[in-house]
Amino acid sequence: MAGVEQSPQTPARAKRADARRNQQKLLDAAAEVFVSSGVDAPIREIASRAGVGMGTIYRHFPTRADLVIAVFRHQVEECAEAGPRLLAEEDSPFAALRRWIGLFVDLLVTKHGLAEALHSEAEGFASLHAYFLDRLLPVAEQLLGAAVDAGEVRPGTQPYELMRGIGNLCVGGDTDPRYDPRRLIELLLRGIQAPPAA
Amino acid sequence: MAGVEQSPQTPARAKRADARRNQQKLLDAAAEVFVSSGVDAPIREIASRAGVGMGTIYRHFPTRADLVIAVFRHQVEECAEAGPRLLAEEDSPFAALRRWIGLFVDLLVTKHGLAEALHSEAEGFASLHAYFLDRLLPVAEQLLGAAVDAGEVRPGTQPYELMRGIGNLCVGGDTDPRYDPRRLIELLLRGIQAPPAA
DNA sequence: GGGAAAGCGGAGCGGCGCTCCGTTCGGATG
DNA sequence: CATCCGAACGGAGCGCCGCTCCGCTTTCCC
Repeated sequence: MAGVEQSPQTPARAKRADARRNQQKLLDAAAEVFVSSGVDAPIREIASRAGVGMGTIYRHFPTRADLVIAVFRHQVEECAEAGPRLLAEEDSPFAALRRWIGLFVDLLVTKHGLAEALHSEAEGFASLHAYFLDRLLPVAEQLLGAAVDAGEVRPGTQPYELMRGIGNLCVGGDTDPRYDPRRLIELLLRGIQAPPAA
Repeated sequence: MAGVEQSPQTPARAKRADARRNQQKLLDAAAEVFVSSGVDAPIREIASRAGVGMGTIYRHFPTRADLVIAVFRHQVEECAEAGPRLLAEEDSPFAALRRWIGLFVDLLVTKHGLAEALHSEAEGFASLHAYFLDRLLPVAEQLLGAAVDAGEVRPGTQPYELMRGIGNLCVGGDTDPRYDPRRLIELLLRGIQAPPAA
């Protein structure tokens, strides 16, 4: 989906300079607006903050999800790459899983409204969901599989369901002081742990 | 909020007959539309399905949440009343808690988009959240307290947080076949159970 | 320098929530 | 039954938003 990388000697015509500049301006503006007004801020606001027209924003990012993905791509990549590393560093697969989930939760909770957007069924957000899934589900599967193999987690636990559930729990985690998703996720992790013996 | 009951001999002027009829038509229409188009269907659609103007719908139900509350009031009441009954019927407080949560989940999942609406921060839905809380949180506190007293649940579990978390887990539970909130909630319940001994 | 193609921008359309006010109608009164 | 008045009605209208479309500008290759 919408790759941004370009190899130096591609025969394909390189993107024009102004287009590249505008794309960057849009990414910066969107990042600012997402913080101040959430990920479903009016498109017009982002466009005007970037000093471009609405046509431009839609040309670079056909759906809102494309823009959100582009803005958070770095963080998602970091999170995905942290998975295998934690598996190697930590004492046990379960400890690695727990810490990785912590990173995932930080990502969702820190970004105003990201968790909400991830689950809203509203049209264009579908591909946002898909991107997170494509990138992070394999990592979750790896970590969870290792923890199951080590006998630390009850077999039969569905990675997709777990990830989605954790994402759901993060909704509203940055607004209500009485609600801390991390505590519940810790409880959920207790729930998937295998009983000590048999 | 917005009581509908009226005592027979109230000195206050009784509501006009057509007003009462329209209110009922609106409730019926809203119930139908909520099923087919979700709880955030266009107001115009509900109004026209009921055969009334938009002014009428706003007069009877000033915010969308008021309408949603009115439509689901019966089910919420039933759920609330089931709490103490289950506590008396079931073998243990924890079993009662589990079954009651099952009822709560059914309520959220069966009604298309109710769970989503409950957590959307969008303006008028705040009072929907408040209503559910007012009515159901005390019940949850009672059940949870009993389970803690019986030594079945770890002390320190926050009723509000648990309820909200369960509500969050229900989001999307009626659309994605790979995601069944009930399984995760079962795991969460395992997580709050007290360790067998100390 | 010149011209084609890539890129730009914003007017405009349709859909929505919500308000406001001229019109209608129910029902108490004599 | 005729009268009246305030409760209730309804929908035109406003502002906001997402998204498209097309005439204009800029870039860049020769």
